[in-house]
Amino acid sequence: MPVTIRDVAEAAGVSIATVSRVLNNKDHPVGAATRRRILHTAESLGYRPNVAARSLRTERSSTVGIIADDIIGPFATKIIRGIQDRLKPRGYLCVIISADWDPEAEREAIHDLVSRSIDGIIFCETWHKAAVEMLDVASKPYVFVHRQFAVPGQFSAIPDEQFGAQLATAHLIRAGHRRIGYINGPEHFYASEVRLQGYQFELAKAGIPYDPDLVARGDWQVDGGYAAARQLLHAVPRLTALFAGNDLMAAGAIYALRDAGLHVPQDVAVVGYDDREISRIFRPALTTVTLPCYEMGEASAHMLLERMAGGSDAGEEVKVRGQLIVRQSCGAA
Amino acid sequence: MPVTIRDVAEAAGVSIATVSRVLNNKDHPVGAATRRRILHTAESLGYRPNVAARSLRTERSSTVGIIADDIIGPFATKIIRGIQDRLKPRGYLCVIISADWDPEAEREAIHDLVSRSIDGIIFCETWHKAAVEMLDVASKPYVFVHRQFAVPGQFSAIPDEQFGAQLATAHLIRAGHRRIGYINGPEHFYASEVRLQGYQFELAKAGIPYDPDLVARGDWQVDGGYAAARQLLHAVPRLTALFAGNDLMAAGAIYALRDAGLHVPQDVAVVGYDDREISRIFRPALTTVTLPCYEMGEASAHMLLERMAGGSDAGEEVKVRGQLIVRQSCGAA
DNA sequence: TTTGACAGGGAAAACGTTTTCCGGTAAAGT
DNA sequence: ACTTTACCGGAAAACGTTTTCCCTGTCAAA
Repeated sequence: MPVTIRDVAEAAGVSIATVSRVLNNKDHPVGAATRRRILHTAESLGYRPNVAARSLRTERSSTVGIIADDIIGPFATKIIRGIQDRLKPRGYLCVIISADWDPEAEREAIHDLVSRSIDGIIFCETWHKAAVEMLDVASKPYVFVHRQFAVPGQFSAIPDEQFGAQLATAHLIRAGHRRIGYINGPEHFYASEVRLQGYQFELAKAGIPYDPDLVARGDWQVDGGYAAARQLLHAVPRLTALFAGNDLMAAGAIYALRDAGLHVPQDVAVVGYDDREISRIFRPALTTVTLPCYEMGEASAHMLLERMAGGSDAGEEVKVRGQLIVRQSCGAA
Repeated sequence: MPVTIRDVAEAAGVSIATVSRVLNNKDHPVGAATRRRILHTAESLGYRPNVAARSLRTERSSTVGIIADDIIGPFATKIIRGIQDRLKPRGYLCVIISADWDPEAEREAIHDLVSRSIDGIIFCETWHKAAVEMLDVASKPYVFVHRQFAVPGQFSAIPDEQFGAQLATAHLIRAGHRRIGYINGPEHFYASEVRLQGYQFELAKAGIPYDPDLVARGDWQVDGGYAAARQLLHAVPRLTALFAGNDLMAAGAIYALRDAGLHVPQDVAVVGYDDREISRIFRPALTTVTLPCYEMGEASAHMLLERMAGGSDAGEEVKVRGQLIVRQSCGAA
């Protein structure tokens, strides 16, 4: 029922080889007249190449796989959207698989993708050594996004966490604050430590001595932010600003401040991180630093395209910068 | 490099035809001994059938397409996750395309999918007549999810909006409220009207006369909820409860109540709809009705599986029921 | 004994491409 | 006037499956 390359060839009075050459514009020369004729008949017949047949022959499918642990979740979809928007104009479609933090599922996913002769894989916020090794043997290109590696050599697009933390801290300093608390994320999170470094860096730059009493740990959640803010308030009652490691903890912190009879931003300025949806809805609307998910997705797609085109094998770590979104909670709007 | 069916055949000392028959367990009889032998060698060789080759021959690919207008957005990902979880155990992978409310992009997406010989398509929260007609001619099965049709005959999984609204309203009535405001969504939204019907239905059931002054329109957003609540407060100052058409408007309504010096839930009880993330984070945490996205995804996947298996052609509209999540804003926790 | 019927298996076609050869023709170089 | 070269195009192989058609026994029914 669908129109094949043979139909086009017959209608144009040429061989299928010529049609194929024209449609994929190979370097093999084809007369201008026949080329036009073929292009025209292909168009008018509505010819669409059968991707399965093409894949069978060429080992490539114009399809890339995205493996994420869970496509639900605040960041994954935005990342994926960035990937798609970058890949689609190049003719690639994406098959997306959730692996649920299960290494075995991830291996299975890779198998499924390879058996579909996909052209590359993007690991979205996930990584398992054994799984990736399979790809090396299958010699399929792959890149990571929103995943930090201790050793260089991997292709990975990650946010510039330190820069973001500097943005937030600098903004508070610029507004005149000097006793600025920081609510960190849990230990062993890359984002936790690097955001702390950004905070410290900017403090030092402004000549404000670092006070460990002004740093507390949360759990990325609202309740953790609440508890951390209470702790900070207890240790340094006169703090005037709070930088929370993410928006959820910022919300929790504001609840804690409120329960302590303090007003935000009049008494204490608060800045969050991530620019989650809540930061727009919240009252006061949260000043925050964006986690550039979409852009990271784009960056990773770009890297994959280069690798698929046979670019350099030297892994590179692309850091994407977010920006400060000034709303109400910092008192500077 | 990858192991083919031919390798398995040679290793097992049979023809490729027999291998294929065993691996796809066709009804063509094969001796128990050879069957075991083939199974074993295929396993030990790590044979994975080449999906492209199979598709070329069989016109099917164990892949389904999902077309959504935007995978970012509060509901789409959950729906997709439900679809995937239902489809994966059956061996299907999903390629997901964003069409951005552009009919032309949707047509293009369908082309791309069909040329990849996908086995079926799920339209996620979208529908364009011209696009779908293409599928009829390609005779590919398709279903819809979270999309309401005025005429029957389409396969579609949708939420039971009336039931959900009844749940919310009944809960407020049960708590003793009689002057219950309703903040509706914009006109011409199926969800708006049907949720209103559920509200009215439950009122009537309790013998509470319907008062149009207790119904206002919002725009699904926080600000619209705020304005609508102000309007209701003005018209019926003594209302004791508010049912908002979604969580965002519920949040806006609470802001309005607060600005009017009222406490939630002590003075006015509030119930939302959708169970967005904000409803957990908000203070007071929002009592709300879940929009059963994941389950709708599952239901649509189930329908697609049936259609792909050649089930009945009589379209059916599956209504999936959400549930009431009681938190703090209704005062009944 | 003959005749099916059926179990068990193989050879080969077919799916729709891409790509490697190869064969012409015409223009250009000796 | 001959080779060389470039240009244009076709025939056919190959990719890895599935599936149709066929063959050979074996066994039970007639």
